[in-house]
Amino acid sequence: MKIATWNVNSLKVRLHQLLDWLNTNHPDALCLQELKLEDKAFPEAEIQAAGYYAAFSGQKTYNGVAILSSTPPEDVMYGIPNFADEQKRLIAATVKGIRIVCGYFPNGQAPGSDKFAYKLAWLDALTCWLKAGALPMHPNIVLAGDFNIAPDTLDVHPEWKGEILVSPPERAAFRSLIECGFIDAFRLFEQPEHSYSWWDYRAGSFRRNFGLRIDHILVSQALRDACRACAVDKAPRKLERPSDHAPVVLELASK
DNA sequence: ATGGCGCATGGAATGCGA
Repeated sequence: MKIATWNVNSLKVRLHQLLDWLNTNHPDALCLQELKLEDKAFPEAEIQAAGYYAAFSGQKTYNGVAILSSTPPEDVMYGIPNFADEQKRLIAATVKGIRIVCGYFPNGQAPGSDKFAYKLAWLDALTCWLKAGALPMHPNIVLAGDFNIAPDTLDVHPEWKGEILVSPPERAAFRSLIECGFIDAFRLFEQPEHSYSWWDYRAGSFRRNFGLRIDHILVSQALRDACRACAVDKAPRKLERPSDHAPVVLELASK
C-alpha cells in the first residue's frame, strides 16, 4: 500500500504533472494540498480517466485539499470537527482500511501576527480532535500533508534565517501531535543528508538544495511495524513549472 | 542568497505563500 502527499500549488497548473505522477507511481492514496480552485472546477473527469477516485474540498484562490484513491474513498469528512473555519484545509477518508487525514496547515506568516495565532489555534483544534476522536476510533490512521513546520534542525538548511516554520511554538505544536500517538514515518528510515520537501522558487534554491522539510506523513503506533519505506520524490521539482513542494511517499506492507 | 519567483485575480498591480 502506497500513500503519498503533495502540495501541488495550483491543481490547474499542475494537472498534467499530477496525471503523469499517478501513472508512474500508482499510489493507493494521494493527499493533495493548495488546489487553489473551487469544487466546480475540480478536474474530476481527468482524474477518473487516470483510474482514480477523488474526495475534495476546495475554494477560490487559496487552500483546498483532496484525497485521490484507487478504490472509492469511504466516510469522507471535511474540516476539523467543532472548529469553525472558512479555509478549506482538512479532509479525511478511509482507503483500503486505513484512515487518511490530509491537511494543509496554515503558514503563519510571522510569530506574533494574527495568522500565527490562527496557525496555533488550528493546530490545537487538530490535535484535540485527533486525540479525543480520530485516533481512538481509527487505530490505523495516517496524518499527511503540508504541515508548514520543520520539526527539527535536521529538517532545515543550515543557512536558513527566519522564525516562521521553525519557531519554538510551532515545533511544540508538532511535538504535541506526535505525543497523541503518531510517528514521523520519514525518520523510521535512513535518509540522505539534507533531505527537504520544499524549496523557494527564488534565488536558485532548489539547485542549491536550500530547502526545508515541512511535508510529512505521520502514522499511528499501530502502523509502525507495517512501514516499509518513506522518501521524498524530488523528480517533479525538477520539471518545467514545478510546484515548490515535492511529493513524500510512504510504503506500507499490505495486510 | 529571501524585495529578486510563481500563482490568482482581473485585465495592472497587488496579496500571499514559506
